[in-house]
Amino acid sequence: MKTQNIPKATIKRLAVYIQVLSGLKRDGVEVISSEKLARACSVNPSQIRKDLAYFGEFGVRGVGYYVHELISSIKHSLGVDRVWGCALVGVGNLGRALLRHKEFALRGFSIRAAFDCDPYKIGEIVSGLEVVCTRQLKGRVDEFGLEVGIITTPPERAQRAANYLVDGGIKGIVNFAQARIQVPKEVTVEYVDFTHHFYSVAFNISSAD
Amino acid sequence: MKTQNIPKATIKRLAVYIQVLSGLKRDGVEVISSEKLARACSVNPSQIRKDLAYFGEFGVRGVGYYVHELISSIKHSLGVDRVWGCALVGVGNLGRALLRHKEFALRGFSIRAAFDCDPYKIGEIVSGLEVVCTRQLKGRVDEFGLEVGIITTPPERAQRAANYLVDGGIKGIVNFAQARIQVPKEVTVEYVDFTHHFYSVAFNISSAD
DNA sequence: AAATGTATGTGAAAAAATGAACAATTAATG
DNA sequence: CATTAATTGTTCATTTTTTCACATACATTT
Repeated sequence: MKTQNIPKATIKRLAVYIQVLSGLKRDGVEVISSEKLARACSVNPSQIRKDLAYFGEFGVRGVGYYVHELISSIKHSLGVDRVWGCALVGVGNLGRALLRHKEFALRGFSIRAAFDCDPYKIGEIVSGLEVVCTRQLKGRVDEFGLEVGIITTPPERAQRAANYLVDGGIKGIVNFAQARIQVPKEVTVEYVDFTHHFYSVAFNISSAD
Repeated sequence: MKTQNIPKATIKRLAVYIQVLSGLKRDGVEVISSEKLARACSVNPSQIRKDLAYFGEFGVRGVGYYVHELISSIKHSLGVDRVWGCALVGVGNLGRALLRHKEFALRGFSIRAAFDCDPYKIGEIVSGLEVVCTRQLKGRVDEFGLEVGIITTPPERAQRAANYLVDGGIKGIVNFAQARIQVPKEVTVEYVDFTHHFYSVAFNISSAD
């Protein structure tokens, strides 16, 4: 095990491993080798072993990895073996969809508060959660245990949403808005952009001879 | 300009450039240097110039890049300067959200058909589109000009959805389902997984000292 | 308990991506 | 029309990431 700075690509792959391992577990598979797991994930077997080596030794030589145990180990390594409280800012179409999306809670990301600056939306109940004025955000961070911010505003309001989150002491933001945001360097921002995937597919189709 | 195989990371960044450049254009900026654009995108200026160099020479030395022109050039390079017809398979919560999401059409990805295998959903109208039995997919590919598949099924049905798309002659798939799929190598698959971004944020917060 | 087969963990090599540096080119200025 | 200032396109060095190869370790069999 090494305490280097871990590549972002590794984190991304670990998420894939969890996904595939969870599927294997559903199918009753108890042990798997890096080679078979690699095939299912479309990566190189060494890659998997190396990725895991950043965090510890989880396998048994000559045997492989115990599926259930490995899932737990990876989740623990990533810090997702607990529930994270999330604050959503921007109750538009996308925001509503995320509030209703059950998958997040299942994976340990519990949306506990929804904020919007539109007076017509404030007070509305979406998926059992009351929409609150964004100005109230700071005051609810501790009360609701909000740790991660989710921005689902239109692009022009993304920066303001980010400011509210940062001001509230939030240290991690997942930004679904179509805009870059500026935050202090101690705050982590992840940009979610579906269109990039579409562009990638379009490019690949286009450039196939 | 070089005709090498272009890194996936470059494609991803090009999408970011388009996003930021579009914002600049909205704000009336006509010319921008790689340095300023780089700052807005949180990347290195050389990186931008290098990424663009894969596709041509779009700048003017001593001046910079003409914003509007650069957007067009990048879009053309990616093959997204036209409309792509899309088929969505799986009309659940996420599928419905995507069908209602106007952003896709704005960016050139027009969802022209929605498929599901659930008899209760077939015939339903979602966002002006009738839900059709997935078996009908192949027959509608040509008629509707379907080129890109979007999978929004539960994980256990993702592979079947992929099979229908591949069988229909679709060459590019954007997979929102929580499962890996197997397709012939001439078919491009992009996996969309929000949770990866959440994991990344959780990991960063956790490992911050 | 020795031998055998298997699959991990890791160090070294190869490949790829990034960043710095600079020559080339343009516009503006005197 | 030469000079200056600015900024691109591109080469080269550096860093990072990926892949290979093998010693190490475990389980099973004889």
